[in-house]
Amino acid sequence: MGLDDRKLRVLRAIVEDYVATQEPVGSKMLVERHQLGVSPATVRNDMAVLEEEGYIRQPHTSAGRVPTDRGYRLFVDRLSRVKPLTPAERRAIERFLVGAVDLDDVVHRTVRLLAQLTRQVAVVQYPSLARSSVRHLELVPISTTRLMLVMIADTGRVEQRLVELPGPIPPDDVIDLRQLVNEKLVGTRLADTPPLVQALVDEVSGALRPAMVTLSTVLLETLVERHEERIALAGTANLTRGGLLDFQGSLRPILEALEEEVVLLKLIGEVEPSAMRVRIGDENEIDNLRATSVVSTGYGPGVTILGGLGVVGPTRMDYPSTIATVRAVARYVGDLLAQN
Amino acid sequence: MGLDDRKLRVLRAIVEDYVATQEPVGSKMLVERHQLGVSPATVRNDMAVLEEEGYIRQPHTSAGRVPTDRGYRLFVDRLSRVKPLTPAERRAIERFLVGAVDLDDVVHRTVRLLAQLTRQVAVVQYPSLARSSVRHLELVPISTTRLMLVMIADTGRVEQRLVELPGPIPPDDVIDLRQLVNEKLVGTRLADTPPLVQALVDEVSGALRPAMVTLSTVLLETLVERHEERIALAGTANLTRGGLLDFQGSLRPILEALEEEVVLLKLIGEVEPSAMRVRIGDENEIDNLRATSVVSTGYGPGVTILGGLGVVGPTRMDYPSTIATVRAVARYVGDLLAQN
DNA sequence: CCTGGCACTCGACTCTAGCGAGTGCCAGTC
DNA sequence: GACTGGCACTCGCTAGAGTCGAGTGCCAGG
Repeated sequence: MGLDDRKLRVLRAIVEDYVATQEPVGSKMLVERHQLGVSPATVRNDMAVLEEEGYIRQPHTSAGRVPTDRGYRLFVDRLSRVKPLTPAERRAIERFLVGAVDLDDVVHRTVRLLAQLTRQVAVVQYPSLARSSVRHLELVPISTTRLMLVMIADTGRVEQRLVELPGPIPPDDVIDLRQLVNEKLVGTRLADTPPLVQALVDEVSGALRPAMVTLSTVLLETLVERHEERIALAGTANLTRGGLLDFQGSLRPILEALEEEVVLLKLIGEVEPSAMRVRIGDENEIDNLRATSVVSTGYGPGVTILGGLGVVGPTRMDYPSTIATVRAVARYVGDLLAQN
Repeated sequence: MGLDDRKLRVLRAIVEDYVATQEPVGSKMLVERHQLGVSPATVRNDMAVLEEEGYIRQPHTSAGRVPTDRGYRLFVDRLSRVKPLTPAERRAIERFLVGAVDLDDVVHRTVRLLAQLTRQVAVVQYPSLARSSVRHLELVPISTTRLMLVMIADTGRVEQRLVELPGPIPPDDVIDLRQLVNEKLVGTRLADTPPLVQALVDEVSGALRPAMVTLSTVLLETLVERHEERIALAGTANLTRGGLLDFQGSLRPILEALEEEVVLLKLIGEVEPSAMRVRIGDENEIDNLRATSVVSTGYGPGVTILGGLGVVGPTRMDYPSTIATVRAVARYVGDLLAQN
């Protein structure tokens, strides 16, 4: 039951018109606005087939057609070409990202930029710790029994954590500890540190040992388990455009989902190397987001992937330009981070 | 034109009922649900006066009355008593905040807790840098011409920033630099650092000077001007409760305002020492928030104030318990930070 | 296989009428 | 003078009826 060429053209026209007008599109409008070279009646027949196949549907008898999730999927996969960015957009990206002074700044600017360009909700993951390497570890004495551990990663991320020592520790020992952990850990990828940390503990004996034991558990906790990923979000106000027609009237579940870091990570974090990922409506595993589409990708210098970024919007979105924008922004950010 | 005691009781009853039911309240309901000891007709006369004075209004002729911003104001100032928290709520606060491992964690937990307890949008400012003191400055060489500057404040905040040096610098010089800046700056409040930084530059001569000049500008920028304040936000999904009746139907302007850090700081940051601040509807300087009320206060150990926190909700909110919750959370957080 | 024609459907909109909560006013009572 | 009961009135809300029109499905003919 193949769809011939014209039927595909019809589907494409329906998607494009619906995205543009936000209203169900009928056969007459369709032949008027696109050069299909056939009569409305013919188009109607095609539409009947498309509907039977599940690509479009009627909101109610005798109204125009609206694409289904499946219809969008086909559109994205086979009927659309990624729209090149306008020079103005390219310039906007460059201007926006130039002048970022540190990682926080880069991430914040990126997420705002993405929200602004796509006019949707933007999500950016900080460079994943697991994929970073240790650049430096610093131990700052807070009191005789407390240290502040600061880890600086090569991606620019800085994580800190308070260490409660089992007993008082002289300043010289702190210096020794610092040197020890730096010697062993600097340069290694965070994902690879656990065995090294273990080895460190085994290696140390004497007065330093108890402190090292506590330090090592904190190291493992901070660097590997907890909190490992961070996320920035922007553009939630964009959910209100389209006046509640999208999202079947309730922003509630979407806002709820967007507040859960875990959910966002699932959304953005599962990166297949440098591929664009488009999840349309029901394809989303997260129930609260079944009414939305998510366009995401990984970013990083060259082919390595440091983290993910993307946007969340109505299924009725302009996929070609959204995809183009997400891709372009990801590239720029990757390049930017490569400079560090 | 004084309001006698009964009129005030009527106003209070109107506010309480309207907050509870979300519907305009009429004279009959009022005498039924509150022991006013008079007839509906009398209450009607009182309501007429209250309306004339601008404390309540009718959405349309022949519907119940609704409090105006002015009415809420009177209610908050003179007619309500702060509701003590339930033991369950106290326990929730303790349980939620115990186990926070660092400042980020404390702030995130606090903001979520506040959103959950008040069922509104919560905003928490990180401890203000201007009110913190320098605990330690660290310089980590990234390359021969680049340093990472890490500043640890006594409030637990950690700020980092990349420093692009004018020329290559030997490792020993980095150590000297580090020692110099730490000697001069550790222990001083950030607000007081600028003259000291200036003095530092003047003091140094020779090979170290150019590096110190760059470093000093970065120090000033990072610590004083830029980025100075950070903010956490949670509970935006709560805006959707009350099904669009609040906020005259559009969340748009509110979501927009909440994304602007500057706006949030204005909201939360202007703390008068340890006082609760309640801004109702039109009293808000920020246009986009004219349809909301903001309850905020400062927090910090003892009487010192490190930052602000608060909630944003519909003018039609339960002021007594919201105020109680915000105050309680602020106290707990203050105590918690005192332990560092 | 495509097309023009035609009957049909059904949501959107308008209009009307009835209901009822709630009011303002007034005359009467304590 | 303050309060009350009674009463006419207002006006938003809802339901039902009627109309309009975009859009469809189907069919017969090219």
